[in-house]
Amino acid sequence: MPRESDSKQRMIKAMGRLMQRQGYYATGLNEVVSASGSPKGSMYFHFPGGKEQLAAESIAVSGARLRGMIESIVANAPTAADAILALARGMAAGLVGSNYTEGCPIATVALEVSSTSEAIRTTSDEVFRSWEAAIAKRLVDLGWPAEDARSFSVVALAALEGGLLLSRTSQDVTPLLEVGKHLARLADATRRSSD
Amino acid sequence: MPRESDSKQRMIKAMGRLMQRQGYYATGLNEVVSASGSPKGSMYFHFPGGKEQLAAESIAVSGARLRGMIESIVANAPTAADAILALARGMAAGLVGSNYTEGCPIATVALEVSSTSEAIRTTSDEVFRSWEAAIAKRLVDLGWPAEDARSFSVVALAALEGGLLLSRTSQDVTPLLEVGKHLARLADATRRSSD
Amino acid sequence: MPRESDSKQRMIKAMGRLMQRQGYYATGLNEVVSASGSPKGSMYFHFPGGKEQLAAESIAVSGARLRGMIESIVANAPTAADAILALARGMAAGLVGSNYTEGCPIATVALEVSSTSEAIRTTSDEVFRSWEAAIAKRLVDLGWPAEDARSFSVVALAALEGGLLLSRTSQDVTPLLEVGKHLARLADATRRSSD
Amino acid sequence: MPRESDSKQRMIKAMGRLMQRQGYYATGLNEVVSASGSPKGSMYFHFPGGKEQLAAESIAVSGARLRGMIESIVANAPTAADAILALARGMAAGLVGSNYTEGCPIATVALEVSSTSEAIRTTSDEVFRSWEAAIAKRLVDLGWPAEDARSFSVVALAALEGGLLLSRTSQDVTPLLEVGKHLARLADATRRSSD
DNA sequence: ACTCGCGGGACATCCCGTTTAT
DNA sequence: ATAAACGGGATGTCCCGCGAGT
Repeated sequence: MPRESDSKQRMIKAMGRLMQRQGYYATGLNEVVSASGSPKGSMYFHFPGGKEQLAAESIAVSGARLRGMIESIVANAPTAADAILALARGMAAGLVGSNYTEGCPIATVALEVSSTSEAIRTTSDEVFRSWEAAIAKRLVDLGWPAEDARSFSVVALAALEGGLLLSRTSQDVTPLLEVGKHLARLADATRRSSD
Repeated sequence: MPRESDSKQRMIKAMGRLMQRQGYYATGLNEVVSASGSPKGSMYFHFPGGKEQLAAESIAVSGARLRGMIESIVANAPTAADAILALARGMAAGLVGSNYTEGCPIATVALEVSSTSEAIRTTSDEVFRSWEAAIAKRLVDLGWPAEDARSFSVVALAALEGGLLLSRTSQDVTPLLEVGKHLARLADATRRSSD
Repeated sequence: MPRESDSKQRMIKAMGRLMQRQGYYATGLNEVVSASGSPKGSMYFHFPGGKEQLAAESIAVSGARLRGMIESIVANAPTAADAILALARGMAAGLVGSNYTEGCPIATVALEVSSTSEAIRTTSDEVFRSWEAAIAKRLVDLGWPAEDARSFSVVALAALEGGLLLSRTSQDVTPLLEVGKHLARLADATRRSSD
Repeated sequence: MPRESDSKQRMIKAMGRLMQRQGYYATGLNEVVSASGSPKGSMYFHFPGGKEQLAAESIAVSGARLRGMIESIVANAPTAADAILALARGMAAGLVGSNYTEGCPIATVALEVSSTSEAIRTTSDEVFRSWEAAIAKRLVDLGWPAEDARSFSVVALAALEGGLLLSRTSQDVTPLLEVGKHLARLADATRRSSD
């Protein structure tokens, strides 16, 4: 009984996966339970805050996982332009690989409950900022001034998220790729101007 | 009283307004009915396709309304950079004016049902493309080559949508404004390079 | 406008057909309207009594049609036993011909609304009695005493209806055929005893 | 209070009682819930298959109860003819005792959903066969050849079911009693011929 | 640490009947 | 006679959250 079971982690994973595809409201707790294989009775033992808490924790976990991926992608890019391009290509690959069912794991939920759940809104915000920070840090490492890096990473994240939205809706990665291309050019221009 | 009423239009309007704030699943049909003041019994008469059809028509109407706003904003801007800035500022104004409850009327729903409802996904796609086209047309009028205009307008729309997402989640218009600023610079750079 | 249209008749026919397969409650008025191709607006013009009236008239029409069929079948049978056998075989043929979807056009509805609608119950009762009378009349014509004929025809109708129920439920005409066989033997026995 | 309650059984009982009087479609789940006093929330827990599953289980339970009654009635009859007469009289008593509102607990539903629900159709079929078997077994015990017993019991059940239908529709037990009388004579005739 | 069952409310669907006007 | 629209109620489904018990 005192054995730390992994059902809690499995529920978080399942919730995250389902929310990425369907969002918050379309994902039922029963669905999560059966997808995770965890006992339903444990739900409110592990998450006394109910669905909202489970969603918030899932978002935090998904966010951390993605931040890791972002860090490793940008770390392997020699320039800012390459980093952005690699990011856009990675997202595009994820999109087509899932047949356009898996976009950003956070965006849908963030928009859905933005005005409803402070807990989820706050968590989503922190995740977005952590992604920005990961990009900005690499730019600084590449020699960008801190303020330029911060400002550009916000725009880059926004454009990539928007590209994901447009590509998912049109079932065509062109928008995302186009975003990568222009963002790379913008990075070059920005870099030059700050020299 | 029967014969030629405007209750259908009122339902579409109410659905659109509610979806902009809450998305698709959080918006109940009862809510739509009571918000519109229309009789519930007529719902199934006007929209035999149910909630999905109502949502699709609402998206088309909201999309057309916004396209009009976009057109008038860009028409009054003397340069591409000004146009983008005006767009970003307009969106930011709408966001703070609604206390961060009203972002893009389409994005949330598009993400929620992207994999579930072809009808809504297709309609959303058409709306997004019409917005792109409105921006691109103005760029062409300003002397841009058609291909540059098309490509840039996709990126601009993506970045603005992403900025809206980030700003709404952080309850702070900074991201959106930052997007406007960088996009304006990118517009100038693009314009110069195509001269 | 004064033209006697046939939409009323078409509605009655459609209602009868649908009730034979699905019963009263599973048959929606919209279904009847679309199946009959008649204008929906005429429904309450032709049947001010609503669904109940339409059902009652449909039952009367179906009942009359079937009484005609019963009369012609028994008229062609040389003996009571032959008549019963022919009836059972005819019903069995109808059952398999419709893939066990069309049994007695009256029985389901009679059972469903027996305690709810006096109008339909009464109409159904009259139909059943007319079928009994059709059989009894032929028996009298074949020389049976009136009382024997009446009594036997009640039993015959009951057994055939029950056979229809059992055959439809088991999707196998055996019960109905067995009923025919035993009823024929009973007819012979009855006849002999009354000689 | 959770753990091991009898609310499932109460729902089954209530559903069975209501279907006997009104059939399947006229019986609402709310009605069942309020009649049984069981919590509505448990409905979906006990019967994940919904109304259809509840109906099928109710039919099985009603069918088993009636089979018991049939067995005890025929067990107390010294001859086949007596058994059939007792059965007919018992059914007639039930009919008048309920003011012609309670006929066969299965027949109405079997006819209503015969073409719609395989689960219910199959269950009904099994119930009817179990009743036949109960009668046939007694006949065999009384010395009838197996095949004669089987064949006659099918006809007896059919005739009794049909008699129930006719008596309920006419609100007069005469048809049912007449069926009993003739069936008893048929039993005697059959018995004699197989000696 | 986990489970079964309770509890009731909300959802989208779709029904039947009516009204007003052509 | 037909049509468009109203009107609201009832259906079955299914949801999320919580007890009492093991």
